[in-house]
Amino acid sequence: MTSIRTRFAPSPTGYLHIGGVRTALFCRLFAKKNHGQFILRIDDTDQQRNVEEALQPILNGLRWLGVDWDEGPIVGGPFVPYYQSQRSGKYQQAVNELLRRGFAYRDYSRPEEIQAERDAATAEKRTFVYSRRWMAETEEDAKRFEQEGRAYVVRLKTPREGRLVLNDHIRGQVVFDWANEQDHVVQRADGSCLYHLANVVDDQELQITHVIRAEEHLSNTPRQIFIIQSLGYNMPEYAHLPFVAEPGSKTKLSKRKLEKYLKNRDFANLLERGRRIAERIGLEAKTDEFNPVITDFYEKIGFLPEAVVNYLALLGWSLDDKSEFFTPKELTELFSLERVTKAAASFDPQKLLSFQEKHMQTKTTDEKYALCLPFLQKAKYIGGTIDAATETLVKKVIEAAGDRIKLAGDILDFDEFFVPDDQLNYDKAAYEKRIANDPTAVALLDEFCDKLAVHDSFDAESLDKLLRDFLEEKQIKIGQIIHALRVAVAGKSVGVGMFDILAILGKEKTIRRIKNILLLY
RNA sequence: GGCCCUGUCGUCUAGCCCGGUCAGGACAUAGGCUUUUCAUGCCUGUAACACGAGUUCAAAUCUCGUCGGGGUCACCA
Repeated sequence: MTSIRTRFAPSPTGYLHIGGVRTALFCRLFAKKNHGQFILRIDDTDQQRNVEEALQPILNGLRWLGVDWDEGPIVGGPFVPYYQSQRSGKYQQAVNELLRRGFAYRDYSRPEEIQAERDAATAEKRTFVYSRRWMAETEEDAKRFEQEGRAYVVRLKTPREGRLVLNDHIRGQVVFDWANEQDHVVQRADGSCLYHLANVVDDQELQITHVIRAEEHLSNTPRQIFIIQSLGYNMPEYAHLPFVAEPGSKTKLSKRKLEKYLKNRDFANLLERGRRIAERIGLEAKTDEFNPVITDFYEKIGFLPEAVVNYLALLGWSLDDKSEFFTPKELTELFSLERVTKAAASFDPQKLLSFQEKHMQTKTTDEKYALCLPFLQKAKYIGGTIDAATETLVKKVIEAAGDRIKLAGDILDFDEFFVPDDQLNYDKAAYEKRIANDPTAVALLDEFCDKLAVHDSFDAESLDKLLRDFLEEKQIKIGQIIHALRVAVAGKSVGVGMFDILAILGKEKTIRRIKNILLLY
């Protein structure tokens, strides 16, 4: 039995669409589940420039998500080159063969003549079928047309009767009438070949057994099958995936409709969250490249690739009625085309975030440290070289923050541990409420500060006890002082546990920050 | 418009093939508990078979029709 081979064939567009990456993921999952190969082929054209540059974000995104390819750019393989632009010789051979076998013909019509026929059909409300008036079946025909100053394109000689029955792995049986198919052009007048032909030829050459692609290609399938059959190629299996739709709609997700998606609250929140992180690490977040429709976005702000993969896998596939959390390894063991759904699935930023949280919770402190460190460095909260003390500090913050760090970039929310005391930023509202308008609290803070000054073991537990004793002595409730204390040492009213803050800051910084507040007051 | 695909809570989905469940789970949402804040965690609630016929003792499930949503109709990929 021959090995299962699937492929993902992106155009070098300069970005990796989140829907595209889901298709690539399913291709790879299916191949790996069946111990086959996943191939990456680049569908560029001769005219495209800067292919390498435009390819970079795509390769990078796939690699980041662990959608690694067995053959293709960089890694090579037995069927090099994996670039369509470098394979044109094969296409010319295929066109010649099609012509020779009589499954294609040279067409000498002019574009406006075809258009006129098309318009006429539309006016009469009937399906357009080319009259083949300028079809050259003999050399004499060709000569005559050429004398009229015409040039030819090569068209498929599509059957005008009968039907095609396609057994799609996801759609089931789909029937097309050949009469509805056009005589599609496969080669232009300048000799370059069109996508559908190139696609089929490459799939044959690369021995692709399963064509797994998005639903939008379903109606293109008959013409491709016609080429396959005409050339006597091996027929691949087909699986047309539902596409990833806009949040709250069934329309295909598109990079260009960012403005529209921003009206969706969850989508806007996700982007906003990303922008906050991007700004702090000095990343240009204004361009349309910084966009949740593009895979890069998630990498830049500290998503976990396995969380994105988990979410994407569940967007159109399910194992059963309750399992949702999967590692990439589990997915390759459990994936099957049979359980792919048929209807388009809307992209839901909140559910993605929820997967991110769940996956982040499985990470150890050391793992989170490795994830968060680059963000702290880019934001210049810590230097490029890390000494032991800094590493300890960051790890303590990560442990104290716990589940509050959902994205690696969220570490930047805990800037109070990394800035010098005199640069601590005080949240205005919190300062007003807890310090400026609460003299009682400030007075208590002053008193408690004296206790801290003579307290030597600065661990969370003993600090907790110290405060409790203070409360008892003063006969007050914890709320009467703790909010002021939090704002004094952290500058904000939200964050990690109070005693963790004090312990991490240490005696010296804690007291200095309280004194700063008392001075300000 | 033609052709093709598709329709279960707001969202992702299980169930459909092989009729019988209070139509299940997750995210979101509402309320509660835990609590020094925020977050986590735990408990509870609200919420769906697009519509109409038919078959049947019984329909989300089978049949027909209607309506809705989407894709595609290039000398783009």
